[in-house]
Amino acid sequence: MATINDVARAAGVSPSTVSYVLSGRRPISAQTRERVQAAIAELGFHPHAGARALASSRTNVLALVVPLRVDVNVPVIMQFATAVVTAARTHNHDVLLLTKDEGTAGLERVAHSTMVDALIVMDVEKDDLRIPALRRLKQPSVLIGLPADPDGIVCVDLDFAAAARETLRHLAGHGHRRIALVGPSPAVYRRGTSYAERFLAGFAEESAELGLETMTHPCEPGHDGVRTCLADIDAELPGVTALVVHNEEALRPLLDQLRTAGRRVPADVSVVAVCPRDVALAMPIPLTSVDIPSHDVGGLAVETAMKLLDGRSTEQIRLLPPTLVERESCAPPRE
Amino acid sequence: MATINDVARAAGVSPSTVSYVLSGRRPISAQTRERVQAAIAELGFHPHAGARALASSRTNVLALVVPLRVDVNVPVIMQFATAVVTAARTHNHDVLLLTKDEGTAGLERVAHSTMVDALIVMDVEKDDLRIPALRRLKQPSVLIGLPADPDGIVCVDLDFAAAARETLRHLAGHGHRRIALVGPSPAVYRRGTSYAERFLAGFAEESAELGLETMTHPCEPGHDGVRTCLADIDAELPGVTALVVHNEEALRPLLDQLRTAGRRVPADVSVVAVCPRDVALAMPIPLTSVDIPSHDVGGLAVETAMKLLDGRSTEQIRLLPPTLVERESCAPPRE
DNA sequence: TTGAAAGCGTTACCAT
DNA sequence: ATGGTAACGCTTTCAA
Repeated sequence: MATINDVARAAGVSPSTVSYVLSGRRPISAQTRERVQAAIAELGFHPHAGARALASSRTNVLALVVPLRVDVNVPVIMQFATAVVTAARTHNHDVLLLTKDEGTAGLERVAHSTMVDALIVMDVEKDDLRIPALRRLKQPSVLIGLPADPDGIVCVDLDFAAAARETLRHLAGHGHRRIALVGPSPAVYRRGTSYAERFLAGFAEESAELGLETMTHPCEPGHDGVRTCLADIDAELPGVTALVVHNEEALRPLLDQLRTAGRRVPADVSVVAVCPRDVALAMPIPLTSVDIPSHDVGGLAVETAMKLLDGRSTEQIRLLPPTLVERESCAPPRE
Repeated sequence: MATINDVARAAGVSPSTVSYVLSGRRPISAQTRERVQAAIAELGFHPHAGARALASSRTNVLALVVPLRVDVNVPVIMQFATAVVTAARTHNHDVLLLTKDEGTAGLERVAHSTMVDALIVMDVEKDDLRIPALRRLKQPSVLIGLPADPDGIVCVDLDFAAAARETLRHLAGHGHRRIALVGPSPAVYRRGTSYAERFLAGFAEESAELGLETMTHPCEPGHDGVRTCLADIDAELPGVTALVVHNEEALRPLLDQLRTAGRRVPADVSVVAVCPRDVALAMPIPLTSVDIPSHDVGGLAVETAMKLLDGRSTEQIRLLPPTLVERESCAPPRE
């Protein structure tokens, strides 16, 4: 493998000059630049990442921590991960993939051994034990989600409270007054993944503000969970005309069971989902939904990490405004 | 940050001794080892990854290339990725995540800059352009899949041909004679992802051997695709009693449409799926299926990469035997 | 605009 | 069983 010294010799310049041609950190005459670049091409020179990291204290690698437990949201996580990788590449960075199950130890390992310049952490819980650990690292980190005490750490996410409000306003605008929320599984609430609570809060507020009759109900995974959930809703809020579903996994069985029960969407009951666009589109009826913009959030996370690395300033919490997209699962309630 | 020299000084030994304590590459007296370990703990020493890579020509990082196009199989890919990360960690390696869309350039970039020790490549196509590039790298690589000319590169995968045979034997054992295969989307065949063809080949062979009446039909994504596919099957092979579904995405709509048409599973028609276990279980009826063992394949890929790095010998092609799991979607055909 | 040379923190070879 | 010390390949300060 050719080294920077080989290149320097071939181009008749000093190694530092080659380095500067590569980094652009100081002016180089057009002549020399060309000679150097020719030598680089001819020798097939590629800088050694380890040597660079050692000399510059920069790895050009980002750590991305994904939840391993194949919870509810595999496709979202995957979308997110690819978004992060793609965005990182536009900033000349690579991505080291860590799983959440390594916990604090994993973060400390890659940070202390200087494998990465910054960390991006998904699936953050309300009182996530990893947060105090992240604070202690010399590398900056960006969280996806919103822990109870985000002090000193930058967070990005979809504004789930606003999403809930938007959803209710949309349904109320169509004339709905009795609306039920099918929430994530109890496990999600228990785990304290804050998006669930933020959505709930927005839902409650807007419901009060608009004077709606609403209720909320978590939904266990699987067909039975959905069955129970629907039964409870009918018992507690009879004559409900619209369902807000913030539970990707429940979406399918829920639609199935509505159909089986002879309740047509949207003729008999309207449905608004909170999920990625493609999930909404993959349903038997294209669902009106608030999109979860994994791609944007991922891009924003990387963008933010880059700012931190450059010492540029950043908002500490950045919540993306939701967009509700009308499709075919919403209609005015029947008279 | 403490360096190995700091540790050496604190422990009253030479830096090389500290290094050897860490690597275990030469015998160390219990005494010294303890003193060194104490010093390491006290100073919170963590070896610098870049420095290590520079001195040892080993990064302890594996590259994993995943398809970015959110094709059919997002959950499988995710399962696979987490399996690779988990397995890599047990060998003290980390995983750098690359996306397929970077193509050959991405592979060369991480390999030439010595960011990784080996590469694991998913979603390999029959005449994948990346393969000649991989051959030229000094790092070894392991493919998931089976290209047309795997010469010089190690491949691991599920034995899809055997999976097809197993499936047909199972159905024939139940007394089925007229069986249709619902295959992947035409796009998959076009792309030349070899697993589709291997399954097809096994299906044809075993069908002939058992003297069955079979047909095969690719299946476009979406509800319409499934509808068309089912209609074609009924036209071409009337009285079909069993369906083999090698198309995760089609599974749901297919079951829906059978039910809508009043054909009950398994009373009226048996269904065997080829998909990950959890997908089979998530269906309204737990499906008899040949599991796609992402976890095992991922683990095997890493294991194989480690062998190559250690200079241990390896089979060039390793196809995992399929397991068919009986669940509730298979029964003898109606009289 | 360019060069020289001192690190960066390990490893591994050569000694003892 | 342990120590000394060249590498490893690059960046960056200091000089010119």
